[in-house]
Amino acid sequence: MRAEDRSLLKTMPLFAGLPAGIIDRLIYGSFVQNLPAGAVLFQQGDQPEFLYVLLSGRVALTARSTEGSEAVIEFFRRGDVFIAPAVILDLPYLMSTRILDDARVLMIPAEHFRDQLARDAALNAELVKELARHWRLLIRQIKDLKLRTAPQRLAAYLLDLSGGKGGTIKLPEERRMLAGRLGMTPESLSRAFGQLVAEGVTGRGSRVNIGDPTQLQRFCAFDRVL
Amino acid sequence: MRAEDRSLLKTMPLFAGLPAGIIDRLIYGSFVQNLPAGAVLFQQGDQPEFLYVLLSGRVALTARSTEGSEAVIEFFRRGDVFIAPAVILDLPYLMSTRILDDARVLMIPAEHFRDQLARDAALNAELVKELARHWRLLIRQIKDLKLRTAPQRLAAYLLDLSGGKGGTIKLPEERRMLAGRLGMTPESLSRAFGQLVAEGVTGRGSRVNIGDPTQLQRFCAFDRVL
DNA sequence: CGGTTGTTTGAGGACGTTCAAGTACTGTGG
DNA sequence: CCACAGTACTTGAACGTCCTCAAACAACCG
Repeated sequence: MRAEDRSLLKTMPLFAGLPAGIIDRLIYGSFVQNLPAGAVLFQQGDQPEFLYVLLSGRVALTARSTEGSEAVIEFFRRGDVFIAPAVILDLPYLMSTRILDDARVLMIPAEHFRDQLARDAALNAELVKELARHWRLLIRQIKDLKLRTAPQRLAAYLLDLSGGKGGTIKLPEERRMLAGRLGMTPESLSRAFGQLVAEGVTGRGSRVNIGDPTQLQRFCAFDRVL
Repeated sequence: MRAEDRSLLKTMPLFAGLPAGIIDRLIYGSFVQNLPAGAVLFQQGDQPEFLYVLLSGRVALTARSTEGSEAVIEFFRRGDVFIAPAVILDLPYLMSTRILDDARVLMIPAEHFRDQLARDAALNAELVKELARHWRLLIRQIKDLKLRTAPQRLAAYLLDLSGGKGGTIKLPEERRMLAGRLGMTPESLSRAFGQLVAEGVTGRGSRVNIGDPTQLQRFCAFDRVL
């Protein structure tokens, strides 16, 4: 594990509030694995053996139906911890991972993590907050799926990326994957982009420009809350 | 607060593992409120002032789009704690509540709850598990919305209610509300029931009979994991 | 028993998917 | 640097699912 990795850990929301000693104890017995794009870390249904921290690269959590279509539930970036709930409860993963860009992953043995959790109050307190934050992201996604049309979901996603500002942003994901995350097919995503031209959204490839954020916000429909 | 309320608290997943003293301290300063069906506990966007425990009755968490259509995110029953994440983080509610059946609600002041959380390690540990369990329910709902058709979602919901067994079950919610929860209109729910007749589902009103659970399971498509 | 509300049914339409073809990227080897 | 393959993305047409609107029906309650 590199020095930069340790300093990354210290900046992560989950660990930032913890004394260095706890982090050391937590990652005792852990190791770093390098994974190529396309690799699969685990499959839905597997019993959790590790808690994962993404040190670099990109990862998607996906679910597959028996018919074979694949839905993307979430993306993770450098500095994200993922699938803590399965590890905490020692219950099978509900999703599979897919490495999108070559990644370095810190693997913390599940059993060890649960031990530390049982021992350390501060870690628990931070984890509560982490889970609560995450909970809100999932609620937002459910609201999105139930209340918005495909173009509105795209608009909301773009505004999220841009932080509500206008200007040019870079899509972090391939459009194919983005479509899955937004609950539509790549074709529908393409048409959704087409519709957003009327709302001042332009751009090719992974570069997208938001002309008028206020107009786009109005287009999404929804209270400020989101 | 009645004696039966206290014994209810002791049986709740969140509190079952905690010593009685902690529960007493936690509910210090809390009070019980009686609410009629149709009442609204809070609106999305409100700053959280209380953590709620449902002592009796039924409640729905809903979200409204600016156009006025209402989506149901979750139902809660006797013994459920709801919207902990907003209280934990002291961030505005993402949803509104709707009382479905006359309810008695234990209201724990948000500030007090956060204080206890900061003080008590055991409470934190239980809350982590509670949030993790809940997290999995939300993931299941997202998978449902992204991978299943309306009739499949209904079938999965019915199987959930019946615990995977056949036989007659009673729908706990009005069909109108159930439709919202499943992400469809009441009309579509009605037609979905119609389609499930071919899969051995019959019944009128709130009573539904599952003829062949195995067939229904096959109809839902999905791995065992759900 | 009428009024109110919730559920069902039908017809038409919008949104999104599927399937198929065409076009633009990206990276590799000449 | 260009030609080329391979992949991703876009576009078009036809279809299916689900929604909307409207009306009929059923259940509940005073």
